[in-house]
Amino acid sequence: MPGEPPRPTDAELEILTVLWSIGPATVREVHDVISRRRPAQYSTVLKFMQIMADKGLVRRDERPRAHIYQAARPREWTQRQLAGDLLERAFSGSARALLMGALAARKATKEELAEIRKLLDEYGKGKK
Amino acid sequence: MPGEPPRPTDAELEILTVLWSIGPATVREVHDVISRRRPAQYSTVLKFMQIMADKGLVRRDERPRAHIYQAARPREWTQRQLAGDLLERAFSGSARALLMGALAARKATKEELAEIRKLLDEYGKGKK
DNA sequence: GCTTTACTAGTAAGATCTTCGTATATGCCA
DNA sequence: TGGCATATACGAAGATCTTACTAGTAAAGC
Repeated sequence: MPGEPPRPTDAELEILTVLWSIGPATVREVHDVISRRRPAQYSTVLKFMQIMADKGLVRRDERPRAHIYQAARPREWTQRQLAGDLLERAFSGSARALLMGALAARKATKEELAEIRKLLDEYGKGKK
Repeated sequence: MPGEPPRPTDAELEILTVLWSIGPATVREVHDVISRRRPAQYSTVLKFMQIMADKGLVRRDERPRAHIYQAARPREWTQRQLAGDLLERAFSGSARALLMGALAARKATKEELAEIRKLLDEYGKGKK
């Protein structure tokens, strides 16, 4: 029985974002992406991915040449966990306050604001 | 020279939320609030608050009888840090995706959706 | 087949986080 | 002023996180 994977740590989340972006991949491929933006040993990335497999954050296909890893949960699922977690712990459940913090941290363009409005329209439609 | 306080850990954030809510307080008062919702030793809370003072997350007034602690930064400032941090690390900077995650995790009422819309109006006004 | 190359697994050190027991200082009051 | 109640400080153990080295193994190439 698998159960829910735990909240990923910072380093684990970085690896998950790579897997979501390039799809199922070997440690080598993940390492290539990460080492392009910061120094990181291959064996460090490998170790993380092994731990993540133990935790159930990634699934691995044990191929003869090199194992293939993929995120155990889709991006949206994990994003929902993370957003929900922070929402409760730091914003007393107020989505408005969370959005305000996000917009204050990173100025949004007019286009993005329009997209958010559209999201609200879609979301409200289901429950009127 | 103080510099920016680091991102609070889970336990530290819990204490900050108490301080934001009740204002400057002694360890005793913070512990009372926390122990009402979960078991926690007084000395554990004390230790956290000492560490937080070292980190610059809280400021303390060393009164003779009992020290008075207060959050070093206002709630909004820290919320902005946390939202911005998660936004970059897990949502590639997309406030829309972050909001979507939050709404998926915790259903919002019609009233809250209206509030969010109002926030967008206010926010957009400044930059049109 | 043998050597080189590339991958996994195991081990471990150091940092940080969480938790708590205990020692020590100090104000308060009888 | 001596003792009690309450505070802070100190020390430390155990869990988790981050990082990296190295040994062993298996595939690929010559």
